[in-house]
Amino acid sequence: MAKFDKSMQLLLDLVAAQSRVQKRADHHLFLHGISFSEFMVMRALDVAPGKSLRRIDLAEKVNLTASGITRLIAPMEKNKLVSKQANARDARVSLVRLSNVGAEILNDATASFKLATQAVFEDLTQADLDGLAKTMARLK
Amino acid sequence: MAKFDKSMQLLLDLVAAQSRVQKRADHHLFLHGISFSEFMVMRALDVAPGKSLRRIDLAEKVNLTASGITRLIAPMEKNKLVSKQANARDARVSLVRLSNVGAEILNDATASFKLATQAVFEDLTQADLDGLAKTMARLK
DNA sequence: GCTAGATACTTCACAAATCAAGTATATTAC
DNA sequence: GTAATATACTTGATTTGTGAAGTATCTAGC
Repeated sequence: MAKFDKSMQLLLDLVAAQSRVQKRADHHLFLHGISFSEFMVMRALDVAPGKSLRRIDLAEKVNLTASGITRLIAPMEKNKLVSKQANARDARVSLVRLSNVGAEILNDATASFKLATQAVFEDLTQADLDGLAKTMARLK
Repeated sequence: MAKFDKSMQLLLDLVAAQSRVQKRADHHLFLHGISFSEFMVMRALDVAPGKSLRRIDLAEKVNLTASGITRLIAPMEKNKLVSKQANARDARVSLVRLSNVGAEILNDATASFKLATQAVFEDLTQADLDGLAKTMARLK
């Protein structure tokens, strides 16, 4: 029988932990009417130069495909959280830009997200967090 | 503006890491014709007493809902990876049991899963892994 | 024993994301 | 300049999962 070693179990535990964590964050963000994915998009835009990104770059930053972004952005645009902007140099790209309304909602949602984070990491010390951050960065 | 502190970024990184990791595992398991969820189900059954579990317990172990399990199990049953068994004491429950065929496929898939695990944790020391395991267990 | 929940499961309608294929534009090689 | 290829994005079909509602069965309280 193929042996199931510690690191294999760890990988399963990692997936399970993420599932719990994301559910908790989702629950907090729900109060602001946005999903976790939308939050990630808004955050990515907020820190981008000009608060805007090409759809394809956005896709990569939030771990979605281009088509996933198209579908996710459409309602956000309708709700004025983001706006679509053409690119003068390249007519293929349509930039996504975080609107002022979007920035405001992101700001509110960030406060709730912080609460979720605190709950998730409640039992961890600062050293644990630093260690976890380092380890995460080295996962392939 | 609501500040985005280190631990908030860490939570996003955790989600991103899991996304990458699961994609890698999925890719390895695809060779055996099973998904990550199916792998988790088979693994849960394999370590369960009698290689069988109630659907509802299975749901909890693999982080799905009862209805998710119903849908996931149906094709697995058709492909003879698992079998349905009645419970003599309680006519409501239908136990899911790992078949011999299923156990064999799980065994093969486990070898591939091991490769995925090694790739993911390639840059980590044993101490890193132990630390990560401990930390994961304390996430809420 | 009967009634009132509680529990185990399934089914339906829907949401979120994927992939494959299509469109439009840009770039490269000649 | 034109043809071939590559890139950015959208759309249609499908997959995977959820939650709410429905069915069947079990368990408690009386």
